[in-house]
Amino acid sequence: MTYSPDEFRERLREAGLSVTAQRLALGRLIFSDGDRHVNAEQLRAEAAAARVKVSLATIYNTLRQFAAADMLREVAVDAGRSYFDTNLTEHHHFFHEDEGRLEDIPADSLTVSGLPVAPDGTGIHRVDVIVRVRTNSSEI
Amino acid sequence: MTYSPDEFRERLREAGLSVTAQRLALGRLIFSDGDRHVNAEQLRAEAAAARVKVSLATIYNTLRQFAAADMLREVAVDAGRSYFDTNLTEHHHFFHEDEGRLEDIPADSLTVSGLPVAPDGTGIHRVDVIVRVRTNSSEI
DNA sequence: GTGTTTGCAAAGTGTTTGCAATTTA
DNA sequence: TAAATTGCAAACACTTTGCAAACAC
Repeated sequence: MTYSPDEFRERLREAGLSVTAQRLALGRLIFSDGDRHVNAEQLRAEAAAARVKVSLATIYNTLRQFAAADMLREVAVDAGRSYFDTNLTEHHHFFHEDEGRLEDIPADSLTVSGLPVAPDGTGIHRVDVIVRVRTNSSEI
Repeated sequence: MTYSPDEFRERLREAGLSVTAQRLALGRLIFSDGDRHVNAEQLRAEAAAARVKVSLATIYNTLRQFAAADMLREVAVDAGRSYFDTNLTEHHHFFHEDEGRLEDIPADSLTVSGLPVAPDGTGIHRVDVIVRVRTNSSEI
Protein backbone atom coordinates (compact mmCIF):
# COMPACT_ATOMS: atom_id res chain seq x y z
CA MET A 1 0.00 0.00 0.00
CA THR A 2 1.11 3.54 -0.65
CA TYR A 3 -0.62 6.81 0.14
CA SER A 4 -0.01 10.33 -1.04
CA PRO A 5 0.42 12.71 1.92
CA ASP A 6 -3.11 14.02 1.42
CA GLU A 7 -4.62 10.58 1.07
CA PHE A 8 -2.93 9.56 4.27
CA ARG A 9 -4.32 12.52 6.23
CA GLU A 10 -7.73 11.70 4.80
CA ARG A 11 -7.35 8.07 5.77
CA LEU A 12 -6.53 9.07 9.35
CA ARG A 13 -9.62 11.25 9.53
CA GLU A 14 -11.80 8.45 8.18
CA ALA A 15 -10.48 6.31 10.97
CA GLY A 16 -11.37 9.00 13.50
CA LEU A 17 -7.71 9.58 14.31
CA SER A 18 -6.32 13.06 14.53
CA VAL A 19 -3.41 14.02 12.37
CA THR A 20 -0.37 14.14 14.58
CA ALA A 21 3.30 14.48 13.78
CA GLN A 22 3.96 10.96 15.09
CA ARG A 23 1.26 9.33 13.04
CA LEU A 24 2.44 11.13 9.91
CA ALA A 25 6.04 10.17 10.51
CA LEU A 26 5.25 6.54 11.26
CA GLY A 27 2.83 6.43 8.36
CA ARG A 28 5.57 7.66 6.08
CA LEU A 29 7.96 5.00 7.32
CA ILE A 30 5.35 2.28 7.03
CA PHE A 31 3.57 3.17 3.80
CA SER A 32 6.11 4.97 1.64
CA ASP A 33 7.68 1.97 0.12
CA GLY A 34 5.02 -0.29 -1.38
CA ASP A 35 4.11 -3.53 0.33
CA ARG A 36 6.00 -4.38 3.45
CA HIS A 37 5.94 -6.03 6.83
CA VAL A 38 6.77 -4.33 10.10
CA ASN A 39 6.96 -5.10 13.74
CA ALA A 40 7.29 -2.65 16.59
CA GLU A 41 11.00 -3.11 17.13
CA GLN A 42 11.87 -2.64 13.46
CA LEU A 43 9.77 0.47 13.30
CA ARG A 44 11.49 1.86 16.36
CA ALA A 45 14.85 1.29 14.67
CA GLU A 46 13.68 2.94 11.46
CA ALA A 47 12.29 5.88 13.36
CA ALA A 48 15.58 6.26 15.19
CA ALA A 49 17.51 6.06 11.90
CA ALA A 50 15.24 8.71 10.40
CA ARG A 51 15.65 10.84 13.52
CA VAL A 52 11.93 10.69 14.16
CA LYS A 53 11.15 11.18 17.82
CA VAL A 54 8.49 8.65 18.85
CA SER A 55 8.19 6.63 21.98
CA LEU A 56 7.87 2.88 21.83
CA ALA A 57 4.45 3.15 23.47
CA THR A 58 3.27 5.34 20.64
CA ILE A 59 4.64 2.90 18.09
CA TYR A 60 2.66 0.09 19.67
CA ASN A 61 -0.47 2.21 19.96
CA THR A 62 -0.15 3.40 16.39
CA LEU A 63 0.31 -0.07 14.96
CA ARG A 64 -2.74 -1.20 16.89
CA GLN A 65 -4.81 1.77 15.74
CA PHE A 66 -3.77 1.38 12.10
CA ALA A 67 -4.66 -2.30 12.26
CA ALA A 68 -8.05 -1.51 13.82
CA ALA A 69 -8.65 1.01 11.04
CA ASP A 70 -7.83 -1.63 8.39
CA MET A 71 -4.76 0.21 7.26
CA LEU A 72 -2.61 -2.69 8.39
CA ARG A 73 -3.27 -6.38 8.75
CA GLU A 74 -1.79 -8.32 11.61
CA VAL A 75 -0.10 -11.57 10.64
CA ALA A 76 0.38 -14.22 13.32
CA VAL A 77 3.47 -16.30 12.56
CA ASP A 78 5.36 -16.27 15.79
CA ALA A 79 4.11 -16.64 19.33
CA GLY A 80 6.57 -13.97 20.39
CA ARG A 81 6.09 -10.93 18.16
CA SER A 82 3.32 -9.21 16.24
CA TYR A 83 3.88 -8.50 12.56
CA PHE A 84 1.87 -6.06 10.50
CA ASP A 85 1.43 -6.13 6.75
CA THR A 86 0.67 -3.12 4.56
CA ASN A 87 -0.65 -5.32 1.79
CA LEU A 88 -4.38 -5.58 2.39
CA THR A 89 -5.21 -7.55 -0.72
CA GLU A 90 -5.69 -11.30 -0.59
CA HIS A 91 -2.34 -13.00 -0.52
CA HIS A 92 -0.24 -15.34 1.57
CA HIS A 93 3.19 -15.47 3.15
CA PHE A 94 6.55 -17.06 3.25
CA PHE A 95 7.97 -16.90 6.73
CA HIS A 96 11.74 -17.15 6.92
CA GLU A 97 12.10 -18.93 10.20
CA ASP A 98 15.81 -18.27 10.53
CA GLU A 99 15.46 -14.54 10.08
CA GLY A 100 11.98 -13.92 11.47
CA ARG A 101 11.05 -12.25 8.19
CA LEU A 102 7.85 -12.31 6.16
CA GLU A 103 7.62 -12.23 2.38
CA ASP A 104 4.47 -12.00 0.27
CA ILE A 105 3.19 -14.79 -1.91
CA PRO A 106 0.90 -13.30 -4.56
CA ALA A 107 -2.67 -14.54 -4.23
CA ASP A 108 -2.77 -16.04 -7.71
CA SER A 109 0.27 -18.26 -7.32
CA LEU A 110 -1.32 -20.33 -4.59
CA THR A 111 -4.84 -21.68 -4.34
CA VAL A 112 -6.66 -23.14 -1.41
CA SER A 113 -9.40 -25.41 -2.67
CA GLY A 114 -11.98 -27.51 -0.90
CA LEU A 115 -12.23 -25.08 1.95
CA PRO A 116 -14.38 -26.82 4.56
CA VAL A 117 -17.56 -25.21 5.86
CA ALA A 118 -17.00 -23.27 9.03
CA PRO A 119 -18.19 -25.06 12.17
CA ASP A 120 -21.80 -24.44 13.19
CA GLY A 121 -22.51 -20.96 14.37
CA THR A 122 -19.30 -19.58 12.94
CA GLY A 123 -18.25 -17.86 9.75
CA ILE A 124 -14.88 -17.69 8.05
CA HIS A 125 -13.10 -14.48 8.80
CA ARG A 126 -9.89 -15.11 6.95
CA VAL A 127 -7.69 -17.87 5.58
CA ASP A 128 -4.00 -17.54 6.29
CA VAL A 129 -1.46 -19.64 4.51
CA ILE A 130 2.03 -19.49 5.95
CA VAL A 131 4.74 -21.27 4.02
CA ARG A 132 7.55 -21.69 6.52
CA VAL A 133 10.95 -21.76 4.86
CA ARG A 134 14.43 -22.30 6.22
CA THR A 135 17.83 -21.58 4.85
CA ASN A 136 19.20 -24.67 3.15
CA SER A 137 22.00 -26.26 5.08
CA SER A 138 25.04 -25.64 2.90
CA GLU A 139 25.75 -28.46 0.49
CA ILE A 140 28.98 -29.71 -0.98
CA MET B 1 -1.98 -39.15 18.99
CA THR B 2 -2.33 -41.73 21.73
CA TYR B 3 0.31 -43.83 23.45
CA SER B 4 0.06 -46.87 25.67
CA PRO B 5 1.90 -46.33 28.96
CA ASP B 6 4.79 -48.46 27.72
CA GLU B 7 4.95 -46.77 24.35
CA PHE B 8 5.08 -43.45 26.09
CA ARG B 9 8.00 -44.47 28.32
CA GLU B 10 9.73 -45.79 25.23
CA ARG B 11 9.06 -42.54 23.39
CA LEU B 12 10.60 -40.54 26.23
CA ARG B 13 13.73 -42.69 26.16
CA GLU B 14 14.03 -42.30 22.39
CA ALA B 15 13.97 -38.57 22.96
CA GLY B 16 16.72 -38.89 25.55
CA LEU B 17 14.37 -37.74 28.31
CA SER B 18 14.25 -39.56 31.59
CA VAL B 19 10.99 -40.97 32.79
CA THR B 20 9.78 -38.74 35.58
CA ALA B 21 6.49 -38.59 37.42
CA GLN B 22 5.78 -35.15 35.97
CA ARG B 23 6.42 -36.15 32.38
CA LEU B 24 4.25 -39.22 32.75
CA ALA B 25 1.43 -37.23 34.33
CA LEU B 26 1.58 -34.47 31.75
CA GLY B 27 1.91 -37.03 28.98
CA ARG B 28 -1.22 -38.73 30.23
CA LEU B 29 -3.11 -35.44 30.25
CA ILE B 30 -1.87 -34.48 26.81
CA PHE B 31 -1.97 -37.76 24.95
CA SER B 32 -4.73 -39.81 26.54
CA ASP B 33 -7.57 -38.46 24.56
CA GLY B 34 -6.82 -38.67 20.85
CA ASP B 35 -5.95 -35.53 18.92
CA ARG B 36 -5.98 -32.33 20.84
CA HIS B 37 -4.52 -28.88 21.28
CA VAL B 38 -3.01 -27.55 24.47
CA ASN B 39 -1.36 -24.48 25.78
CA ALA B 40 0.53 -24.07 29.02
CA GLU B 41 -2.27 -22.42 30.94
CA GLN B 42 -4.83 -25.07 29.99
CA LEU B 43 -2.44 -27.81 30.93
CA ARG B 44 -1.82 -26.19 34.29
CA ALA B 45 -5.57 -26.11 34.91
CA GLU B 46 -5.96 -29.74 33.89
CA ALA B 47 -3.08 -30.78 36.08
CA ALA B 48 -4.63 -28.93 39.00
CA ALA B 49 -8.00 -30.57 38.34
CA ALA B 50 -6.34 -33.99 38.23
CA ARG B 51 -4.43 -33.15 41.43
CA VAL B 52 -1.14 -33.55 39.61
CA LYS B 53 1.60 -31.54 41.27
CA VAL B 54 3.65 -29.81 38.56
CA SER B 55 5.07 -26.35 38.48
CA LEU B 56 4.30 -24.01 35.64
CA ALA B 57 8.00 -23.92 34.76
CA THR B 58 7.97 -27.68 34.30
CA ILE B 59 4.87 -27.44 32.15
CA TYR B 60 6.62 -24.97 29.87
CA ASN B 61 9.81 -27.00 29.79
CA THR B 62 7.90 -30.19 29.10
CA LEU B 63 5.90 -28.71 26.25
CA ARG B 64 9.10 -27.40 24.72
CA GLN B 65 10.89 -30.73 25.13
CA PHE B 66 7.98 -32.72 23.69
CA ALA B 67 7.86 -30.36 20.73
CA ALA B 68 11.62 -30.67 20.20
CA ALA B 69 11.22 -34.45 20.29
CA ASP B 70 8.47 -34.29 17.63
CA MET B 71 5.86 -35.53 20.04
CA LEU B 72 4.01 -32.23 19.73
CA ARG B 73 3.81 -29.66 16.97
CA GLU B 74 3.70 -26.01 17.81
CA VAL B 75 1.00 -24.04 16.02
CA ALA B 76 1.39 -20.27 15.73
CA VAL B 77 -2.00 -18.63 15.57
CA ASP B 78 -1.78 -15.92 18.14
CA ALA B 79 1.05 -13.53 18.90
CA GLY B 80 0.28 -13.98 22.59
CA ARG B 81 0.25 -17.69 23.39
CA SER B 82 1.85 -20.88 22.15
CA TYR B 83 -0.39 -23.78 21.19
CA PHE B 84 0.72 -27.36 20.82
CA ASP B 85 -0.97 -30.02 18.73
CA THR B 86 -0.80 -33.75 19.37
CA ASN B 87 -1.80 -34.51 15.80
CA LEU B 88 1.44 -34.89 13.90
CA THR B 89 -0.08 -35.92 10.59
CA GLU B 90 -0.56 -33.41 7.79
CA HIS B 91 -3.63 -31.35 8.47
CA HIS B 92 -4.76 -27.79 8.97
CA HIS B 93 -6.69 -25.73 11.51
CA PHE B 94 -9.73 -23.73 12.27
CA PHE B 95 -8.93 -21.09 14.82
CA HIS B 96 -11.91 -19.83 16.78
CA GLU B 97 -10.86 -16.25 17.32
CA ASP B 98 -13.51 -15.55 19.93
CA GLU B 99 -12.54 -18.48 22.10
CA GLY B 100 -8.84 -18.80 21.31
CA ARG B 101 -9.45 -22.43 20.40
CA LEU B 102 -8.00 -24.63 17.65
CA GLU B 103 -9.84 -27.33 15.76
CA ASP B 104 -8.39 -29.73 13.21
CA ILE B 105 -9.23 -29.68 9.53
CA PRO B 106 -8.44 -33.09 8.04
CA ALA B 107 -5.72 -32.89 5.38
CA ASP B 108 -7.93 -34.30 2.64
CA SER B 109 -10.72 -31.75 2.98
CA LEU B 110 -8.50 -28.88 1.96
CA THR B 111 -5.88 -28.66 -0.77
CA VAL B 112 -3.20 -26.12 -1.31
CA SER B 113 -2.24 -26.09 -4.98
CA GLY B 114 0.27 -24.06 -6.92
CA LEU B 115 2.63 -23.86 -4.03
CA PRO B 116 5.35 -21.44 -5.11
CA VAL B 117 9.00 -22.42 -5.11
CA ALA B 118 10.75 -21.42 -1.94
CA PRO B 119 12.93 -18.34 -2.30
CA ASP B 120 16.53 -18.95 -3.37
CA GLY B 121 18.63 -20.69 -0.79
CA THR B 122 15.65 -21.81 1.23
CA GLY B 123 13.52 -24.91 1.47
CA ILE B 124 9.94 -25.36 2.57
CA HIS B 125 9.74 -26.58 6.12
CA ARG B 126 6.00 -26.62 6.53
CA VAL B 127 2.80 -25.16 5.14
CA ASP B 128 0.31 -23.97 7.71
CA VAL B 129 -3.24 -23.14 6.77
CA ILE B 130 -5.23 -21.37 9.45
CA VAL B 131 -8.90 -20.80 8.75
CA ARG B 132 -9.91 -18.09 11.19
CA VAL B 133 -13.55 -18.31 12.17
CA ARG B 134 -15.74 -16.12 14.36
CA THR B 135 -19.03 -16.70 16.03
CA ASN B 136 -21.84 -15.39 13.84
CA SER B 137 -23.42 -12.27 15.22
CA SER B 138 -26.88 -13.40 16.28
CA GLU B 139 -29.49 -12.81 13.60
CA ILE B 140 -33.19 -11.97 13.84
C1' DG C 1 -10.85 25.82 25.33
C1' DT C 2 -11.89 20.92 25.03
C1' DG C 3 -10.78 16.51 23.79
C1' DT C 4 -7.09 13.67 21.97
C1' DT C 5 -2.51 12.11 21.95
C1' DT C 6 2.06 11.61 23.64
C1' DG C 7 5.77 9.87 26.57
C1' DC C 8 7.29 8.11 30.52
C1' DA C 9 7.54 4.71 33.77
C1' DA C 10 5.04 1.20 35.80
C1' DA C 11 2.32 -2.86 35.24
C1' DG C 12 0.85 -6.87 32.63
C1' DT C 13 1.16 -11.25 30.03
C1' DG C 14 3.32 -15.25 28.55
C1' DT C 15 7.65 -17.59 28.75
C1' DT C 16 12.48 -18.77 30.17
C1' DT C 17 16.23 -19.33 33.41
C1' DG C 18 19.53 -19.80 37.64
C1' DC C 19 20.10 -22.54 41.20
C1' DA C 20 19.46 -25.52 45.42
C1' DA C 21 16.93 -29.58 46.53
C1' DT C 22 15.19 -33.83 44.73
C1' DT C 23 14.79 -37.66 41.73
C1' DT C 24 16.35 -40.84 38.05
C1' DA C 25 19.42 -44.12 36.01
C1' DT D 1 26.53 -41.38 43.08
C1' DA D 2 26.67 -38.88 38.88
C1' DA D 3 23.60 -36.77 35.80
C1' DA D 4 19.11 -35.09 34.93
C1' DT D 5 14.95 -32.87 36.53
C1' DT D 6 12.09 -30.14 39.45
C1' DG D 7 10.19 -25.93 41.62
C1' DC D 8 10.69 -21.58 43.10
C1' DA D 9 11.43 -16.97 42.32
C1' DA D 10 13.65 -13.85 39.61
C1' DA D 11 14.46 -12.43 34.96
C1' DC D 12 12.91 -11.94 30.41
C1' DA D 13 10.69 -10.20 25.90
C1' DC D 14 7.00 -8.05 24.20
C1' DT D 15 2.98 -5.28 24.84
C1' DT D 16 -0.42 -2.36 27.32
C1' DT D 17 -1.81 1.22 30.52
C1' DG D 18 -2.29 5.38 33.95
C1' DC D 19 -1.54 9.82 34.06
C1' DA D 20 0.40 14.57 33.55
C1' DA D 21 2.16 17.52 29.97
C1' DA D 22 1.68 18.71 25.07
C1' DC D 23 -0.95 19.05 21.08
C1' DA D 24 -4.94 18.98 17.55
C1' DC D 25 -9.14 20.80 16.22
